[in-house]
Amino acid sequence: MGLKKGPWTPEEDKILISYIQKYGHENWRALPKLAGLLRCGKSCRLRWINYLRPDIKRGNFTWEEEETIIRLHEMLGNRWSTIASRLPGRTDNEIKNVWHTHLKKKLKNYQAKQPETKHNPDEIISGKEAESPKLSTSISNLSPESPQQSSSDIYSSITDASSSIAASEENNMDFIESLEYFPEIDDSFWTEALSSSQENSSLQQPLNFEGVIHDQFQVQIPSSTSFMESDGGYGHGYYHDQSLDDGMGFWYNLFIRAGDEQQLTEF
DNA sequence: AATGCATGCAACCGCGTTTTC
DNA sequence: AGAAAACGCGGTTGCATGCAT
Repeated sequence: MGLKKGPWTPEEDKILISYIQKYGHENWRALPKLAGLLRCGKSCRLRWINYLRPDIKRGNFTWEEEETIIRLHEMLGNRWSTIASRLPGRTDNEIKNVWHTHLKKKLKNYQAKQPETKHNPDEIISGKEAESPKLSTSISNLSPESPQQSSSDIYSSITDASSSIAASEENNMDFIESLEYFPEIDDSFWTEALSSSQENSSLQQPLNFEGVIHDQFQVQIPSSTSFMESDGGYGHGYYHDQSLDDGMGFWYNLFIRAGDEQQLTEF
């Protein structure tokens, strides 16, 4: 009753920022009254989370971020907040918008052009390997720094690959829902950082890796988790090579490119 | 230059979940 | 244990801007 709606003014933003900086935001419902804003708590929360937070990342999505969204959407579907939690500085709302206005459209266009690449849903359900390449595998074969490919070419290739699994997404989701995704993992699964001169000198720079290695790690992902792909490729600030399943889970070698170390830490 | 349409994005709404009393 | 309040998520809307005609 009597509360303001619509776009926020700079004055309102100022009031909200200065109040949260002073007192925090323990109770969103009470906040607008205490801060002197004619807004509902929900509106204040949304404005802060999606726009005013100091750690919000502005600007266009990077190649890696778009790749991550596509990969995670392949696995998780429309779980925007879960996807956002793996993209530091990006909000669920922003990711949702990018998906609907940008990435989804690309998939649709490609589907219209190449209907023969669609999966047979029966094969998906029965767990058979599809004929067309899996999205993440196709992405993994692309290099962002490849001199032959412009970033837009690479982008098209990603989205082209994405479309090959789009038709089966619903069926995949049924399967995915039945698994325990992102289980609680003890942080001890990270190994010590391995320098190339240490005991694991057998870790050599993979053929497809471009740039200078900043660090190498070995990581074990429980078998029940389909978070990473089993073949090599670029991820969010890292390159991973082929994995081995020792029965307890898949072992990956992660190679962090110099300059990408901060990105991986955040991820 | 004017108009209509398409696009992108901020914000709203409804509903399910979690927390508090 | 149950009801009410608060929170958080995902779908949707509406407006501003850009682009095509």
